[in-house]
Amino acid sequence: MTRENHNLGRILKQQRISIPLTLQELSSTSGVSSSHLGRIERAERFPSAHILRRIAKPLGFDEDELFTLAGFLSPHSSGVAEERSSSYSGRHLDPFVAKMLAEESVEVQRATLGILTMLKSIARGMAREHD
Amino acid sequence: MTRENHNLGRILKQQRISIPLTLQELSSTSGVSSSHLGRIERAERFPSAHILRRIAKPLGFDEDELFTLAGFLSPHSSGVAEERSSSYSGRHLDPFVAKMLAEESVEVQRATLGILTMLKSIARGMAREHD
DNA sequence: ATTATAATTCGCCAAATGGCAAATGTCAAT
DNA sequence: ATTGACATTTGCCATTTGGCGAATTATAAT
Repeated sequence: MTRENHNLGRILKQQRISIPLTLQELSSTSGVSSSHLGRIERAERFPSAHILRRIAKPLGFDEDELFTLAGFLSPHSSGVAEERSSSYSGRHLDPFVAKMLAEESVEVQRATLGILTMLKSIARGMAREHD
Repeated sequence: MTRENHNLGRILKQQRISIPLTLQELSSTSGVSSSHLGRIERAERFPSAHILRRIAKPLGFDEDELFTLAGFLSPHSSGVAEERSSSYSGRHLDPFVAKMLAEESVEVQRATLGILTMLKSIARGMAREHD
């Protein structure tokens, strides 16, 4: 979008200037073309998540911080604030299962999970037919 | 990018199926066209941050969780069932798989592993018949 | 002032995103 | 088999993104 959060550019430029960096320097440390960076700063372009990610550290931002500023992430609990491992607390992964599964490629791990999901869905269907 | 994290589609589809939702339903609750959703699932398109954000809640993901899966955010703090401390023979357990499996009872976890072992043994047998 | 040099902006283009509508696939009920 | 109701996939197109190189605009240094 050409303009939607027209502050982001300002913020980015502020940060860059205050470091201080030139567009070209930021370009070479981030791998994003300086022309594109310029356009982002003056809000002619809106950075994609990829771009945002690449410029975060060079500018001294946390990734999620920038994402929040960009409106990609809701102003959520970024960073430190929270640690309760959300939703489910009681459950844990059996260490033996974890160890065995970890020997497989991620592909196989995922496929395995997929099979489990399938079986569950089938089971749900069967349960439904019963009543 | 047409394909870069070619697992994301799988994950999204798994999650959608397991809810269960159709593409159209997800489309109407997320406001993303079903055709686009379909292409994302089969990795013909890669979702932008905006899209990802809109489908996160309908699919029961935390926003940052999905962003991490998509590779937009580096696997930061919020890691669920992981521990880089232990063993880990070069291989590691995919965080998403770990998370999903951890929701099951240990019995189911073990049974799942059992099924995988069976399948591997069957596959080995088939491979042998070939020579 | 006049160059030289670095920094920013502009013009143009290739590639990717995402929507809409039509085509195709799937499946149950007649 | 045929129909009808959904679900998914495909074709097509408008819009955006982002890079490259040229033009322009600072910034110095003589």
